[in-house]
Amino acid sequence: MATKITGSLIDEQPLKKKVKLSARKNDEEIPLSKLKIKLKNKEPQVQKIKKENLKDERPLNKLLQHSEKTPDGETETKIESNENSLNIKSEGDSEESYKWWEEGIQDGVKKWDTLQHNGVLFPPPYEPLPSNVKLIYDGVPVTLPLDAEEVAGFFGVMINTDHAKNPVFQKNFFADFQKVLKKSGGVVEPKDTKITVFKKCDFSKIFEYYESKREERKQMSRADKKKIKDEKDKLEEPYKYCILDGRKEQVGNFRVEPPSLFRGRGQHPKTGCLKTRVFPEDIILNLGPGSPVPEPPSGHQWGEIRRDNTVQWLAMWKENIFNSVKYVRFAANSSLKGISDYKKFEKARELKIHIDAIRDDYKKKLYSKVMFERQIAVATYLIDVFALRAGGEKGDDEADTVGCCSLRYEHIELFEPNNVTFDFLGKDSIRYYQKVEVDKQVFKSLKLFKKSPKKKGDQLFDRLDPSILNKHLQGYMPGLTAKVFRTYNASKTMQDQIDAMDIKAEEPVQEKLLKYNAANREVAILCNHQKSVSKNHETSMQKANDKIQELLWQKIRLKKCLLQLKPDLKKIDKKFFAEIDDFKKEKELEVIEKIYERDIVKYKRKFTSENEKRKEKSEALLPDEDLKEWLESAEKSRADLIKEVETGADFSEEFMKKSGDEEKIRAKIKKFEERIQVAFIQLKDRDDNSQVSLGTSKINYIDPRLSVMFSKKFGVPIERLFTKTLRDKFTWAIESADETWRF
DNA sequence: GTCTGTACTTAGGAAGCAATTC
DNA sequence: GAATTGCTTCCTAAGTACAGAC
Repeated sequence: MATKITGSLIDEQPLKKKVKLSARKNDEEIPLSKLKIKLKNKEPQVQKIKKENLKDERPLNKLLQHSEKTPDGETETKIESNENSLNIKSEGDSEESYKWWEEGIQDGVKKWDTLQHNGVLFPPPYEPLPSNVKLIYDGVPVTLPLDAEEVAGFFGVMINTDHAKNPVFQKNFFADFQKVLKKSGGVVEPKDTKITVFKKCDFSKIFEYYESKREERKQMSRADKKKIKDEKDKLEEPYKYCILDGRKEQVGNFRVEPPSLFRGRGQHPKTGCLKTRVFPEDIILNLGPGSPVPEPPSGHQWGEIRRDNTVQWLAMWKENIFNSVKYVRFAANSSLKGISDYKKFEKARELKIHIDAIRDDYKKKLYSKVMFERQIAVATYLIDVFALRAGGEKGDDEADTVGCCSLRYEHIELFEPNNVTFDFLGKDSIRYYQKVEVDKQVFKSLKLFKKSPKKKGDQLFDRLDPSILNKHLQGYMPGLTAKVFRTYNASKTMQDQIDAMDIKAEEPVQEKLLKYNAANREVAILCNHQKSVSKNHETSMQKANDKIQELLWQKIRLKKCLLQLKPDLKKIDKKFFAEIDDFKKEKELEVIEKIYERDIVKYKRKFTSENEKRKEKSEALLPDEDLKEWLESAEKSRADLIKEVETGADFSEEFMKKSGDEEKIRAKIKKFEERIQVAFIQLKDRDDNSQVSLGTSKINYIDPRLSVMFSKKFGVPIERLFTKTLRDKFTWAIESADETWRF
């Protein structure tokens, strides 16, 4: 094993050498939370029975199990069966009352003892197009075999999207379409038509057909929509729940993914490929020992029945594009998911104890003469400070995205003395672009990692991959991996933000929320959670701004009105009336103009829609004079307001009467002030959030107990921080943290 | 040590829905 | 009551992590 010297560094060989870890065993006590949660180390009782007989001897409808409150208050679960499926009823809401966080957590390989469920819900079969709707090829309508027609439909329905305009998407779609067409016997009519050129395909009729169907659905009456929804709910009901260790728990994605065209993100080489239909024969069901096997759809068989209680999935199948596995799992509010989540955050809290030592160690190793150690140190630094992901190697059939270990020469630019620009596509092809200042020794090292003969396309960390890095990290702390740093730093950031908050009890909840969101935003920015700016963001901002101006103007008007009533007030309270002069005449005219424009649009729209209604009912239409009258009234009101401004507020008797006495006017002014404040807050929040996605960090990275603590400490209802789904997912946190809880 | 397969978490966009505005 | 808008949920893609085979 030759050791080269590069610069002043000992250069062992890239990625091939043994890794000597600075083994630092967990010599510290780990104080888990003050919760009643204990980690029980249970002996694994793994029972795996694979490839069992697909037919179950016991018919489903023979199985009857009942759930009743036992004398000591325990709930037993009731399983009844109707003709088709297990009827999972849980009397006494056992799924809600099971508080695993008060019970002590099992920490073995075994995930459960018993598991019963009804399998998966398949997508409906393909519904053929009406005979008059066809793909047009080279100007001629063609009849396709149903399998090919379905694939043409997948493309046809989306011709107005960016995907369908993407040449890679088109190429992949067309190749798969041709395969299906060939396999299903080729064009039916005109018989000898060969579909060979994508550009000659005209999908517009198919598109129009699906658009009309969509419109039809939209136009459906409320009652019809409800009927359809109820039918759908009824169909899904048996699959929504399972029985896990005797308790009713929700299943997450019980629907088998329907066939479609693969929509890869970013520049994905496989985008547009056909994702084929999944059949029962493709599906492996995972059930508890002795649990009855759900009936497969008639004429079909399940691919396999497995009884593996070391895993958390209920069903799986392999998809055709990457041959990767898709799983049906428990829902986010299930006990198993909750326990995983809890463990994740506790692991991140454990890092708190080790972080100082880890930082000391990697700072020291930044000076190591051994290239491998130096790379480990820099990578750990980047993961810790900039919350980069681990960055696993990717294949040619995937989008070219990177994380820390897979960063390449071209992804960083160095500027003396110690500035670095990161520019690369991360997960989901989201751009990571940051100009940052780094530790001087990190800068030196990065320069070294880029040193010739390294060139564009070469790995920056040529001695590392996530597995090597994680092995090293586990020397610091058991179970420490790159992703733990993201959770740790995200939650730590949130804790620090909350600590630094200056919130007064009497502040409006809306303002407290704004501060919470601002803290959440810090975390999201750290994790680079982005979203695309919605198309109408700018107009919506403009609108909100106009609204605020109008409210301000109305407030000013009331103040003027107050002065007209009691002119002496101006001398008594100069400050109160000062803003009258701040709101300039031009601004007032602008507001008046906006109101006028809005009224015009409103009246015109009202006139059109009213007449459309009348037309439908065959009633006499409104005469044009009506519209004219309305428009004139808008013009008159504009003229009056302009006059009011020009003459320096001489309010009509009618207006003065309507405004009421001093007390009333003051009350109205106060109301306007409140409305303006709220509108301002909301506008700012919305604008700040336009490109940052807060949800991802709230769902995955910020310890939910921090939000619960915030809620209790500052008196903000938890409903304002967590949606219903999130409250279900984080019940364990809501019920276990108080206002003193700390990450 | 490397490759592959499996199992799990994390992610943004689309679709659905409810609140708000007109 | 309809249209619009913004928030929530759903969907499934895209990551991380690690065990086991070679």
